[in-house]
Amino acid sequence: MEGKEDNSLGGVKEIARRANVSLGTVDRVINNRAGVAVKTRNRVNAIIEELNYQPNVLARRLALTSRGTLRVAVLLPDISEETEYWKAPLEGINKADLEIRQYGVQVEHYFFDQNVQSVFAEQVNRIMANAPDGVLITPTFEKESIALMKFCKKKKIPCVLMNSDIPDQHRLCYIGPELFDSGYLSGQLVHYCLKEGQKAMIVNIAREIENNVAILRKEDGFLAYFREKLSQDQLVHLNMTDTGYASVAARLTALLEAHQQIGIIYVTNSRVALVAQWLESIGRKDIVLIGYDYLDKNLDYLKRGVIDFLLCEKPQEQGYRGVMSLFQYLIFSTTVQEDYLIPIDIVTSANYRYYRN
Amino acid sequence: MEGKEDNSLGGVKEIARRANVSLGTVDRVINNRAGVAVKTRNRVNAIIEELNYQPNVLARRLALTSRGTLRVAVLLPDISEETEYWKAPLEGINKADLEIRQYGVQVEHYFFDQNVQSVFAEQVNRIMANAPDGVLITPTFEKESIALMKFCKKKKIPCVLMNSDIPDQHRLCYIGPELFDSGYLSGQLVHYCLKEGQKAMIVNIAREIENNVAILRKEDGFLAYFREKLSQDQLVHLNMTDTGYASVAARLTALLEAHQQIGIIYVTNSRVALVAQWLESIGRKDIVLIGYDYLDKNLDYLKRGVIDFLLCEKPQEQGYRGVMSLFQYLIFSTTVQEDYLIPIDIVTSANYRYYRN
DNA sequence: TCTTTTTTCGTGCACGTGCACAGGTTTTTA
DNA sequence: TAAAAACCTGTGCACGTGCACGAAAAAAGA
Repeated sequence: MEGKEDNSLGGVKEIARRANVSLGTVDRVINNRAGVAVKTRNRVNAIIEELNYQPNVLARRLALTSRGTLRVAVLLPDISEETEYWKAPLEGINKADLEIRQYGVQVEHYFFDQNVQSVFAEQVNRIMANAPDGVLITPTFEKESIALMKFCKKKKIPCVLMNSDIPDQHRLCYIGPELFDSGYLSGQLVHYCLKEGQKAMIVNIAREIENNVAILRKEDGFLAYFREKLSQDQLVHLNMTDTGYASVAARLTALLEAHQQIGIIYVTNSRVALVAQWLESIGRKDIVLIGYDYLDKNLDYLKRGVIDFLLCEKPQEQGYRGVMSLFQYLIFSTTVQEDYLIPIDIVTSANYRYYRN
Repeated sequence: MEGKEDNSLGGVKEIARRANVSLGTVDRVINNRAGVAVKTRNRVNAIIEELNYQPNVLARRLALTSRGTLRVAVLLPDISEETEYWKAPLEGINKADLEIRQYGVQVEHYFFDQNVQSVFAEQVNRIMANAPDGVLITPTFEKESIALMKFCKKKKIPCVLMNSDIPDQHRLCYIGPELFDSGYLSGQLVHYCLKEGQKAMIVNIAREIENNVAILRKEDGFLAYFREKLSQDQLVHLNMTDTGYASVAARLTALLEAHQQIGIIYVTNSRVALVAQWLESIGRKDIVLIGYDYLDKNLDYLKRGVIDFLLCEKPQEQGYRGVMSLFQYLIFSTTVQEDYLIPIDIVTSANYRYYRN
């Protein structure tokens, strides 16, 4: 039971005592600061090894409190009725903000309209001008995002990406889902639910489909599953850049007329509620509906059995972890930090009550 | 942008200055200690409210370091080849242990054999004799668990339950799944996958089925779904108290002979691997198989397409949160603490890579 | 050898909180 | 009215670490 020497006891003081030097010297060795003889440094390092010394993070941050606050810039889409999704990451970010504020880290918000690229560029410039200590962004527009990442690299500012990734640039980490497998999983669900002789439909609803990385990746994954396990002619495609309900309903009605065997609809984003509204209006609860995101509107349809499956990627946790990983890095100097691939969760009317967003 | 007054600045010192009292007095008010005039107390409390004061946890724990270490007793089943499941909670517990050790909290382990009630009782007695500062248990045997909970109540020791619950006793919180809905969700999955004219089968494999709260609750939920949405005669029951493979295979073979329309099998615990082994041996990958737990053995079958769905309840997180909630309570005196119902996750071959246990 | 520069090291304060102890004030008792 | 008791409040140290400042020692220059 007793076993090895307990590591937790003895801090800097014990090291100083054993090495027969002062606290200041030990401190210099630990923090790799100059001004200590090589011989002394080695001796102290040996004792640090021997004691398996782990600095007390509480005391460390407490001591640093006097040094002033660190600023973390957060860039994400603003929240409209249409893009309610982004409320969740923001909540996670705010939660983290509250937790780390007293440790001398504060979060600065920058918002942009997902439909206006110039605003995004403008906000990127503002961030660069303000030179924060850390950056968290959702890289909706690739060009400006890369510019910001290059800037961060030069200034040695840690940069975290969220929600979708730009892999080949220099960044601290990516926090978000593996979108291809998200689509692939949808294909699998469709396969399980598909009855004899039925067809499935994939629906993209977004103003800009060709530039939307998220939608494209999910579709890739979905199609990959169909190629592997099903037949292409069991699938009907539909792209809609007009996101108004009337337009959506009209297109869907026409398509259902043409393909009466459709038994399953897969919507590649949170606009699944539009389809649900339409399905309910025409009284076709029997059609299996799969979509995205744990939003109030979607949950309503889920509870009522109109939507059958919601795929969710913990947007709140994404925001929270994004900020916290910067916090970890800045405060505790945690150098090693892998990308964090968020689980792809399946939510139905039977388990939504326990889901943590 | 400036808006309201920033809450983070100013701690006890600022309160003392505004109330025109000393630090000691403020401290007494905050910690509800005696020896301060009612008038003064009210004045200080008002200022605390006004400043929205939040104590600095770093400093708080740092100050308490001198006070000595707290001991947390953990009681859970030991890990055999048959009960590999319990490795995960233990990992979570150990992870928490490492994190909180330097804050002066240490974890003491107590193990028992799930098949031997007397050992459980014995360990409960050992815990009571050692009088720890906190207790975390998996209440496999109800009678002894209640005895321990009563002891804790008398001694004011916080007691956390994990994995399954005993609701009506005095306890700090429960951390685990809502088992009824877990079974209900399985029913729903079966419904989605059931093809025309097929039957489903529910299989319980455990030495003691009638005393196993977890299995019974899941079965309740599953049957509830069938009553609501399907027909009872689409369901075949099977209970097996002999957990050896040969015996399982024999029973299953016989039953499949009798009910050839069986298209889906639901196993109510992690023994689903036994059924998978059998299915693979008879070459019936077409039968949909649903079971429990993110274990290596089960994952193998999942990847190969023998098992189709695994329901998982984050056992590692359960252990982690169990210890951490005690830590929170003991160190930060977080009085309000709800039960934590773990999400019921659906894992398939398409998303298992991203699952966090 | 003495002064100047550089290197190396020790000391003291700060961070925000908990707690023991002592000093002070009011109320009770003799 | 003085002494004793009860009550209230202020002061100082500790927790472990980071950093500034200055002192001591060593090295370089004259």
